[in-house]
Amino acid sequence: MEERKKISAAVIRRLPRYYRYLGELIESDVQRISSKELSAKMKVTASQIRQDLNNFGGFGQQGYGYNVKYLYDEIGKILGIDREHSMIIIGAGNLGQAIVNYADFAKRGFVIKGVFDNNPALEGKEVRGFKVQMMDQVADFIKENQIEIAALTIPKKVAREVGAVVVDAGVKAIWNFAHTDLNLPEDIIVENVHLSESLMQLSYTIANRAEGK
Amino acid sequence: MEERKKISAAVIRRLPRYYRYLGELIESDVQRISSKELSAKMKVTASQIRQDLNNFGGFGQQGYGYNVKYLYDEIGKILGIDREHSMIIIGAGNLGQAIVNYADFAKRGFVIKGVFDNNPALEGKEVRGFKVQMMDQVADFIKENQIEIAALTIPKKVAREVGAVVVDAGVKAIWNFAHTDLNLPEDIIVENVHLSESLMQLSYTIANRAEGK
DNA sequence: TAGATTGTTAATCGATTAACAATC
DNA sequence: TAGATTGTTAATCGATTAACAATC
Repeated sequence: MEERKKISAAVIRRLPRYYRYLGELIESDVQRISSKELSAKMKVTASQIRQDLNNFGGFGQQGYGYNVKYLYDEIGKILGIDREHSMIIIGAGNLGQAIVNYADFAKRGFVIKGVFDNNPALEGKEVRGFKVQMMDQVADFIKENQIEIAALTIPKKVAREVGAVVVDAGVKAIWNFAHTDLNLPEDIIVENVHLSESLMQLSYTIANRAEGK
Repeated sequence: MEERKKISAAVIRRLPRYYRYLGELIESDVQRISSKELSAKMKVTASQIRQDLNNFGGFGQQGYGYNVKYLYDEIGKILGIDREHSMIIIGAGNLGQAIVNYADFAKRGFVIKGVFDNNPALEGKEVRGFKVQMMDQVADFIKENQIEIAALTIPKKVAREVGAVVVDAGVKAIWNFAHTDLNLPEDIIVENVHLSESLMQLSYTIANRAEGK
């Protein structure tokens, strides 16, 4: 807990991608890699890779490069996926179910503990072994199970209210899929996935790519 | 087609958010807004708002501010959502179904024309009125219906292959939900939604927020 | 007109790239 | 040892913020 230097959002956004590429190298039995080789694969500069990594420490060795498995594990630690994070899903529609069913999250330490919805017709319905619970139980559930993360896969009109409820009950972080900003206290971590905005960015590029290139 | 000045990705990422806030203002019957007021709502600087907008033209009026409806429409045009974009969904799992069922995309001009999967068990299954079609029909379908965008909600191991097929058949853009990079020709537009990376960024912040703040 | 607020230039800040000494 | 490649400093580039003249 020495270094208090602020890591930029741009660096943090790139870390999971490094992690993914290193994971693929491990699967291909590659033991070591230089920043130059990795930069060619990932289409970023070698300089950026080295700068990014050296925000967190010196993981390589001059004349050798980086040990793939070691670097992979270290980035995993930096990302905090070397330990478990308890998570609930609020909103048992298709999107919520997609997340529950996506096994890879568990592999990264994100352990789903429960699934909630406010639709009585869904009560008790099973999603990958989880019985859908009603929203009036969510606060107690969060407290009893020390839930860290709530994924909100719910319509925007209820998102703020639900956000307030889960924060009150003690979640540290919200993974927000609702198409709205939540306006929660500063100490609550919010990661937004705004699909409609992603699609509009795509659309922008289509509309404006008639460039000479 | 005069101005050839390159717009940065940071600006483009912000445009849909401006658009969303302006849409909410319209719903609240707000007619005009200054960059200062908007900056307070959105928690960005007024300077940034004016700079961003002036990349595309002068939409405001000194001493008055911006006409909300006018600015909303103009940003819509910039984003290319003033016209229709034909889209297909490849992968009829929960995530694919979630997208098909999300009506707001249609409201923004993204018109879904078909849903595809390679699982014979799903053939003919209806998702919001669309019969799931098999992958051997996708190339013809793209050509006949002039599909612009293919959303890939499929596992990463088949993503590249499917990406190549739809690009060959003529799509201009891919909305990629598979956890991999696609490595397509430069002129193909790819917008990635990597949910596991989003979750890792969240996890990073949890792990590293023990800051003084 | 006076006040408000834009559009835009200038200043600052931060991120990326380049360069190279350190060192394996 | 010589060659390779890192870690890190310096240079460049770009994005954000501040300032203010133009103007509604």
